[in-house]
Amino acid sequence: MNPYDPKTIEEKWLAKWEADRLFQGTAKTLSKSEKEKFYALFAFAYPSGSGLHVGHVESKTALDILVRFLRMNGKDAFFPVGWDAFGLPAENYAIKTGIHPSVTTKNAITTFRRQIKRLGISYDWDTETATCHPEYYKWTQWIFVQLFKAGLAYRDKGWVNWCPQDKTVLANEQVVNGECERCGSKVIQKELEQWKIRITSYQDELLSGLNQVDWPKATKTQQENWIGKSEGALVKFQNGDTSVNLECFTTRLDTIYGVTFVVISPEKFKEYGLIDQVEEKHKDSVNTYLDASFHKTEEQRRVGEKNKTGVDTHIKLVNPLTKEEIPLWIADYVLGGYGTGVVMGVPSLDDRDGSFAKKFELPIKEIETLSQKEVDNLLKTHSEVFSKATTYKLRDWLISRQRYWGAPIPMVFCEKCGWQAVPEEQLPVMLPELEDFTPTDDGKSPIEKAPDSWKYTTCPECGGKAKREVDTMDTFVDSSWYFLRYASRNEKDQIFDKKLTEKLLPVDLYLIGPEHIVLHLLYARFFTKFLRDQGYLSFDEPFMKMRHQGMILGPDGKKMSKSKGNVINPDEIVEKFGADALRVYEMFMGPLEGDKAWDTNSLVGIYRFLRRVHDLVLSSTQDKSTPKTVRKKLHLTIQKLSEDIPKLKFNTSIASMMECVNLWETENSMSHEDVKLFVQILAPFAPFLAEDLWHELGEKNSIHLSSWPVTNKHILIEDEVEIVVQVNGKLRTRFMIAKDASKAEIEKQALALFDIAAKKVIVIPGKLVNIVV
RNA sequence: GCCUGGGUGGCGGAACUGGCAGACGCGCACGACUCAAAAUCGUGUGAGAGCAAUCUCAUGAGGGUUCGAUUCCCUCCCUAGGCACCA
Repeated sequence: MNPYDPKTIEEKWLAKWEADRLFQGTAKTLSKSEKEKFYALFAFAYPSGSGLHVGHVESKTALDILVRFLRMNGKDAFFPVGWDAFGLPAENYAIKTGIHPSVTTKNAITTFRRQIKRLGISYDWDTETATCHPEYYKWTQWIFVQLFKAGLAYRDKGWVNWCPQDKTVLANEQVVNGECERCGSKVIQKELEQWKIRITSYQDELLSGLNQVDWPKATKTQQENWIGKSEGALVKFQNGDTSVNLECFTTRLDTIYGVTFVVISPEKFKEYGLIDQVEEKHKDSVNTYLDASFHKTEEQRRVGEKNKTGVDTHIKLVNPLTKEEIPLWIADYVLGGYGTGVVMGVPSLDDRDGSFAKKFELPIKEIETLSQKEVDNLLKTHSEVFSKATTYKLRDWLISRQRYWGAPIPMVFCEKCGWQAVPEEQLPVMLPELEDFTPTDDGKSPIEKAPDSWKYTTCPECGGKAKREVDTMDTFVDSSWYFLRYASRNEKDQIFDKKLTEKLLPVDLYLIGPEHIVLHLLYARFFTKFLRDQGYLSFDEPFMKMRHQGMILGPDGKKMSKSKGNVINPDEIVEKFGADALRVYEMFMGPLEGDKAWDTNSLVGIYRFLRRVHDLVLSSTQDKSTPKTVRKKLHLTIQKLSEDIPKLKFNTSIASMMECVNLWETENSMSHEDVKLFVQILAPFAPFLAEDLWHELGEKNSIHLSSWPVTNKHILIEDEVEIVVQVNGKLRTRFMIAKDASKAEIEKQALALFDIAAKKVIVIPGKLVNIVV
């Protein structure tokens, strides 16, 4: 008997599967198949230069196990793969070394592809896509053009987050604690005109659609909070001669009697041109304050949370209900972008208003809040000043990036006709070749340095000279629709093969890390709904079911990082213990969704388990038979796996296989046919070893094309069951009794074991008796 | 501060719908093999008491519901992640 040698076994089968094109080209067969489909999607990966991480192994393996199991159960699995290949790291590397991002990206993808194949992940490589390929970004651009035509992509001038280090604009969500998400520099504010996508036009559906999907509760809650729907009322405040007319948004109309001042955000004050209403003698102080707040960084605004600033405009407004005169202040604790940017100050009931009033010695009025009934009445009787209103925290999506390594925004600017979309037949707008990738110092994209032959073109409207947009798109745009393209990867003249899309989508299971859940999911859902409304899709939600994998931490329990020196390299593990051991170990570490620390000792335990299986199978002989206990255990294990795998409970699946092997080893006997059944249930977890043993057992076709074993329920039926006996809820003893014994019989037998007077006896047939004394 | 998870042996973790807490693995201890070590195999392993059968305690803390609670309810503590002046 050969000793277990994973390297030899795995490399042998890897080559064979590759040659046989096992599970490749599935889109074609799926289009004709009558079988039930299952679209398993793994989160788009960024092909980083450092190669595959053991964390990737976990989530890819988890999906692979499920997919292999489903295939064995007669389903058609669609299991595609692709790369989120545009992005900053490759570009920053290019700035440093001068090596073109396309070169480093291509190399990184080659490494990833080799590593993933080596793990035995059964992706359909025919679907492989990369966002940096013109065949892909042609359609990213095409979607942008559709958005533009539908009025959902627009230019907007406004304050944006600016990273002085990366020299680029950051979306709100890329600013973490006032610092750039990537480089950690302090973010400052800068005014630029850029492209935005009107994601807010779908805000209600983005909220209500969450009811249709099976997602973790926490994820749904985060989406909901991000959209931030809030229902309340608008209140009109005017000054004496009605030259100033402001609306406040409030969710607490019941506090209207407590209003002692009104506060407006600096942005809105400027926007409304209210400086004209300020008396000459106060103009200086107001302008000084406005100036200061426009130059505040995010960081400074944050510090202001505790120490509020503001300035009195000396404009007097009137409470529309009480007719009391109240002052209008400007303060940057009021956000310009939320609600109306104007807030009524109720210092007695709102902490923020309270601290503001205290600081500036504004009056504080103690009041009783109104009842819901009184509020409803106010809305009716004073409809000229009060009206119901709903606001959202969600903002439109700023997608312009002053960067090279991204999809060019397919727009041109003509002096005469303004912004025009590049005609669809001219797509893609190819990325120009550059040698210098640094952004210009005034914040323009490096593409500004492209030759004039690229930069200038003709206006599609008037035929005159037009300049191309030099900004590229946020990479979130690329990744918002990749899952829609996989099945149609080879379509040249249309974004989707409509029939195939109908057949394969939506995604049945999306496995994605918890870090990108808010934005990526929001954007992907928005794109889906938009393309549906354009007539390209017929479903509302792209991801019917979603689960998250946890993080694999270093042996020290901390996040793996090069600087901490706690990184485990999957290549080394595969070399030493084999891909099967790595796969099974990572699945055994604990529940998929939790964070888990790496422990090489435990991995060795798994290696031992696989070797025991290997040795047991190879030492089994045709003449052996399966003892009753072993046969029962085997079928219990088949049953357990059949239930656990669809629930992604792989740790308990593996534990039950180990129990089965333990018993099998003790009895040291199993029939040839039963050995095959065991090898089959191991196949999704350890595909290489199982394939090898399957052939050793005389089979000719791949085990991965075989049918999942059926639990023999007959074997599991017991004649007798064990009854647990408790006294006052504490375990005392147990006994066996016929399976169909009546309640009375069970009670009688239980009471016979004790010489006590029972007050009450609880009998759960087939399970237990609890005697209360 | 708010939202959402989580807290079970030395460690990772099991426990269906309220019904035997600690499956499985690691580690550890002892034993076998070995000149020896490694590897491998076997036995044991929550804490405490007892020669023993067995008993007591134990699922972050405290309380409640129940014949019975790791599981349900209330209060609190710790921890991870997210949001954070959102009116």
